Amino acid sequence: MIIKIDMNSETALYEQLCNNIIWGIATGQLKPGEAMPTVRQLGIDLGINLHTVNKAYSILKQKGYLSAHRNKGAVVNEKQFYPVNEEFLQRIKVYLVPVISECYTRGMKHNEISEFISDIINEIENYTEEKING
Amino acid sequence: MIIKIDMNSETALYEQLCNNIIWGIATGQLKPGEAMPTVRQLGIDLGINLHTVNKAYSILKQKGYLSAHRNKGAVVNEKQFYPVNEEFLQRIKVYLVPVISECYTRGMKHNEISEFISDIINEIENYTEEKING
DNA sequence: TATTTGTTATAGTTATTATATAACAAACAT
DNA sequence: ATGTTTGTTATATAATAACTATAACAAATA
Repeated sequence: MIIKIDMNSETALYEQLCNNIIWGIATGQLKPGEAMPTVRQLGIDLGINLHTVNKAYSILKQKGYLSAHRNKGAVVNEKQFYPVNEEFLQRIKVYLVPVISECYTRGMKHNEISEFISDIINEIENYTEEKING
Repeated sequence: MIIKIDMNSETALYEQLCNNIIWGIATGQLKPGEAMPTVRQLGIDLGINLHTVNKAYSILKQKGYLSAHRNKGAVVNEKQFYPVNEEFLQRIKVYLVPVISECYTRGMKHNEISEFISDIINEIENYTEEKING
């Protein structure tokens, strides 16, 4: 899977990395059991420090997406990772409410917002390498 | 409208403020033409610096939610604020994709994600002071 | 004229992010 | 056994962002 980092983004590098990898897992580009690049190699490939990569891996480990093995590297865990509990729903609500509020104030109707979300979910569900590469 | 700030949140204070005010506008707690507290007064009320409040107001001004008048204070603008264009959709997609990806990896199905979003939209649409206060 | 308002300017502090070296400990190959 | 590769931990440093603290300015109003 090709990971790209935007050095000019206002999103922190380690957070971009987390987001990219979770996206990769969601779309199936990264499969359970698959080995991730080493923190050193990915650091070199992206032109960033190994600690920045390590921070991302640590967070993903904590979230249950990755496991780390000495002398072996990080590996994508088996699904499912962590359950959908109240704590999780509360956490994502903090992120969703401001975005949805803004959609609403701009005049988007209920179904328009729902459709936009559905488009993103479909993008995840129907993702294939072929589709992207032509 | 009662604005609350969580000093322990990892979300920046000025960002919490923006989110709270946009939520207030979306739910109708803050109505077009309504005067906002002065940057100094809100700073005192929340126990934060006036510049932090001013930063939030500036962003909301730039987003079209507020207008500022000398010696009068900030006022909530008339709806609608800014249109839903490609730039806006692209911007919110950056925020939505990681959250939805995470929902998906945790095993939430398409309709479960949609329903959770719908719940939030309904919360906005059906908001009344009475409902919250009892 | 004095007050209130957003606004700008300047400075300082704290926290976060990212980098740079170095070293450690487990797993593995030879 | 030895050396290499891996994640991991420990420091230190630099750069940026967030927040605070004072002060002053300019427009609007009483």
